[in-house]
Amino acid sequence: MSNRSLAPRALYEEVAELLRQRIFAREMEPGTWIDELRIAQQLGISRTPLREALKVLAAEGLVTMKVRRGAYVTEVSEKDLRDIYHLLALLEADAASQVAVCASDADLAELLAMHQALESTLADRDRFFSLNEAFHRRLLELSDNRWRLQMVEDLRKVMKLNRHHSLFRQGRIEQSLTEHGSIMKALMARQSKEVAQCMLQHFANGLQAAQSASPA
Amino acid sequence: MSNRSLAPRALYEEVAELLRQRIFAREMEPGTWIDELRIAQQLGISRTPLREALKVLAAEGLVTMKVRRGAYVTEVSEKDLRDIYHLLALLEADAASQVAVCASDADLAELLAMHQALESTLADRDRFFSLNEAFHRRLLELSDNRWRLQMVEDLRKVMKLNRHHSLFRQGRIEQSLTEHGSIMKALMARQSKEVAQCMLQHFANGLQAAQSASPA
DNA sequence: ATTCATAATTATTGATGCAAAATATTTTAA
DNA sequence: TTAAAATATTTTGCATCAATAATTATGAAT
Repeated sequence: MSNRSLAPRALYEEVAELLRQRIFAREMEPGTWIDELRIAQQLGISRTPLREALKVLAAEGLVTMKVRRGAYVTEVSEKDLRDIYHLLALLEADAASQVAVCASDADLAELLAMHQALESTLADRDRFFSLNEAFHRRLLELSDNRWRLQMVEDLRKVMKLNRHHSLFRQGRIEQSLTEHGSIMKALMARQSKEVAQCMLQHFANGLQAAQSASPA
Repeated sequence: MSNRSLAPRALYEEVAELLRQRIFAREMEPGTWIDELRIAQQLGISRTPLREALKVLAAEGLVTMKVRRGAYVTEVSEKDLRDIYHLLALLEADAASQVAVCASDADLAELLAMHQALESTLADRDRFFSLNEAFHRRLLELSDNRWRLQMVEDLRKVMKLNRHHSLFRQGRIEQSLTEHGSIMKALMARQSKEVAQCMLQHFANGLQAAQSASPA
């Protein structure tokens, strides 16, 4: 189909990634049933790798399997969103405090560079989200716990299901940048308690922004 | 095969559960390759549901998929074990502190009953582990965050891969009971900070016990 | 007219078959 | 005797096929 040379992934992995994109782009809305036959024909593949891809997405939480009724795009309630933000805050705050203690100066310099790149993307919304994700991801990688990395990545995927995830109210991006600044400052000062506190606050504010975007 | 009436699970779910049991019982040791054809023939099923079951187990972390090389039982290093204990401590301490605040008196009474049942199983090792797991699980359920529950369950499964998980040194069960006592006491007193601290200590001690069982 | 039952259609779930890829084995040459 | 190449075997990965379960539609009876 496309690139088999660079990353020799199995077809079901490719399909899983494609479905993720479609779900995040809201081409497949939460709650809707996933028509295996339709998608398989659309992609020109058989249903076997598609079904395996759906199992993977189900494990990530992006789709929900119902016995003898197929797969549905997971619906994320307001409570789910709060619960997920709570866990992300807990896990990333912990990761950050570990990084504050263990990371090398070069690692911190890299994070600082990413933070500074982030500061120069106020205009481009999509680029901001992408760089922001990269920053958080790098921090997680530096904290050196593959299980936590996996969990956070899965939670972030589910978080993206929320309609108001990227529809932040005016000024949220600026506020978010300020919070990142505090995180970086505490990191450079190697203050693990402080950086954990900043990260918790960062997520608390993020949740509020995501919730204030939704009227109900 | 067996019970389809009570819980109408799909075949791949049944197979996944069966493989979990085999892995925990160390009938399939970490690092070993999983022969699809062999297992499928052994169970009298085709490879399709087996492969789907393996995808599920891979998502849980129990098996590791290698491209074009099939599935292997995940190997858990000492560092993995530390990392997993760290996360379990973090997540369960957080859950416990929430329960201390939000749970009803009836819920706490139920936990107390489970704790007391635990105290009367000093002799029966297997029963202790089973009741212990039930206690932790109930606490998680009461903390009312399905994403955290899922994560903890997955982590606990991987933890069980460790050889020395149930081979605790002499006196660990008694010590564990004492720690549960502290947790219960703090819970009944609704002291969320205190209960989180007790839980962290409980896991720190648990890790030490698991590690002291392994020489290297 | 409404409800229940039966039939038909549709979709999921499981089995089988085939092709490509990787590993192991054997043979040949240096 | 050892190493390299070619062949054979094993195994994964994908496609197709069959069967089972569920839903919907249609018809009959009250």
